[in-house]
Amino acid sequence: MNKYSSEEEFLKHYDSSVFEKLSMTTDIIIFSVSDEEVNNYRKLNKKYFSVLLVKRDDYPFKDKWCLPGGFIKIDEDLEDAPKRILANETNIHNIYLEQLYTFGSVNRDPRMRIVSTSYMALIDKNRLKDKLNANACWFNVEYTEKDNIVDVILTSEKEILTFKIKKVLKDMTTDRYKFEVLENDRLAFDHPLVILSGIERLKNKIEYTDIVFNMMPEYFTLGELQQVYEVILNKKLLDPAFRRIIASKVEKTNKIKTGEGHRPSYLYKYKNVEK
Amino acid sequence: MNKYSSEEEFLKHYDSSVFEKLSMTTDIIIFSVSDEEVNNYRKLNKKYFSVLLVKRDDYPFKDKWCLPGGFIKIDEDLEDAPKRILANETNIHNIYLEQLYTFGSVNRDPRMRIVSTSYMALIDKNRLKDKLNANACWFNVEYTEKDNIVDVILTSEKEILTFKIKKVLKDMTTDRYKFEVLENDRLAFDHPLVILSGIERLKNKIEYTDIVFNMMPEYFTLGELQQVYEVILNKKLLDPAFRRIIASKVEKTNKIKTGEGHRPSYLYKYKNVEK
DNA sequence: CTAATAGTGTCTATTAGACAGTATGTT
DNA sequence: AACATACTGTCTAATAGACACTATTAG
Repeated sequence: MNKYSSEEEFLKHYDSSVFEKLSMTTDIIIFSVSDEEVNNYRKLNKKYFSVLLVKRDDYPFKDKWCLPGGFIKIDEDLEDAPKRILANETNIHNIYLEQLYTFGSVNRDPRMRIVSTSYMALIDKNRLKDKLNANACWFNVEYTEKDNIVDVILTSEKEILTFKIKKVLKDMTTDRYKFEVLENDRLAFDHPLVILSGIERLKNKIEYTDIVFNMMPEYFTLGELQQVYEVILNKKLLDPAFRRIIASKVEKTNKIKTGEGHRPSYLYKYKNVEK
Repeated sequence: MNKYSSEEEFLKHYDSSVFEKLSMTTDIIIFSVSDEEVNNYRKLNKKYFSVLLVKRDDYPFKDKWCLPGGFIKIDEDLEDAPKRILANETNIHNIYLEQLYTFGSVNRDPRMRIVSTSYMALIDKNRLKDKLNANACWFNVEYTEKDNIVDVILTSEKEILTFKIKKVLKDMTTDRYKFEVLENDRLAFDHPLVILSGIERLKNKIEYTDIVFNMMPEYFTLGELQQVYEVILNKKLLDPAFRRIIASKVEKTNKIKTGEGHRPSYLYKYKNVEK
């Protein structure tokens, strides 16, 4: 050992093949919010939060659905890969993106050893009207949890995908539940795990950060904002409490949303307060 | 495309070399708690939280300090690598471990493209008396933050390492501050970033989880526990408030710690309550 | 006795939960 | 007028912050 006299010397002779190399990919879970028309002129549209999936038209997992993703290039920073793919998939830039988790089981890909770093992106769907690639599709997300078993239902206009995951009780040596996929209809790879991780991250962070506003249009009513909180947190909130909490984060405008079959509502916009 | 008739057929002919492969490593930030003797028989020992560093005796970064780590093997699950290294470094098993973040800048390693997934481990130092490898050493951690610049001081019996990181203001497209290393004395790689990420994770999670208890011995006084909270959160806490909050998580025993030059204190142990 | 920490009581300020009530559009 | 939502007032419960006080040991 220490047969080199300097760092330069060492690097010049470094044999990078000592350890067998592997491939890395990135998977991006893109969340947004969607409305569903309700056939009652008085009622508000029902809000969902939704996730963008892509139909695979190649092996492996041909004809199954998966998260947008792709390989990390050898000369590309890790976080530039999801940015590239996101821009490619949606044709827009400046999308909120945060790293989620790195999945690296040996057999998670049937082709070869692939480690994948997942990212979560949040976007206002209206920003990309007609800019979506043909093989991509939004799915509404609904989930229920009982006895540590999570049922997730993904619904698009044409298809319904479901999966079921058991959150195995964590022991003292780790922070995470061990996720065990019990059922998985037509999702590729370990993407049910990624989707559930994303849902839980979003659910947690919505309470102590301002990330929701990345999914909202510039102007919105407090009722709409509350609906978004409710579908993500999966529970009803009380109006006064919600308004109290949100008050410091939004700014009332003089715009008014009318024509809804009931009392009109002021439009608000996000107020970025550096605390 | 679609030249294969089945998944099996496709996999048989799959050429895994289409994308240039890369290497992956893992870095583990191991936190613990240490006392420093105070030369006043009445006073309590001063508590620090501390991190385990390893002196490099090979290139690259020869003679600098780094986090314990190593390469991910091609046939090893991602999270098994830090477990293996941890067991190797400390000679004990069952250590709390959670994934921190995956760092993947193109030039973070001078040898070649290496992506590294960092983990945070928490341990009670007393569990590994005399079991440490010779090249490893505990450093006490102290930090100050002002105007988004964090100064970190790492102190061992023989050495003092310091680094300074600027947290560049986040924009709306990401959750993380961009960390910019302003000064770095003798730490290898991008490990100042990893250490700061670890400190911030620990600081956050100590408030809403029970992870501290992974750093505590089986029996401890509430004063000691409070000291640990204080050094990690970097601020004084009020006794009554602290005891209120912690009350549901600990169990009073009939053991008493005496001989301290002041009123003796009951020993408590962690009470794991499934809520 | 003294210094130092252990541990408790209580007042106040702030925040969260609950519910009832009023306001105002469209059909 | 009826309905559905918008928006507010207020009471109560729970929680957090602050400070003062008592208790108990070694030296």
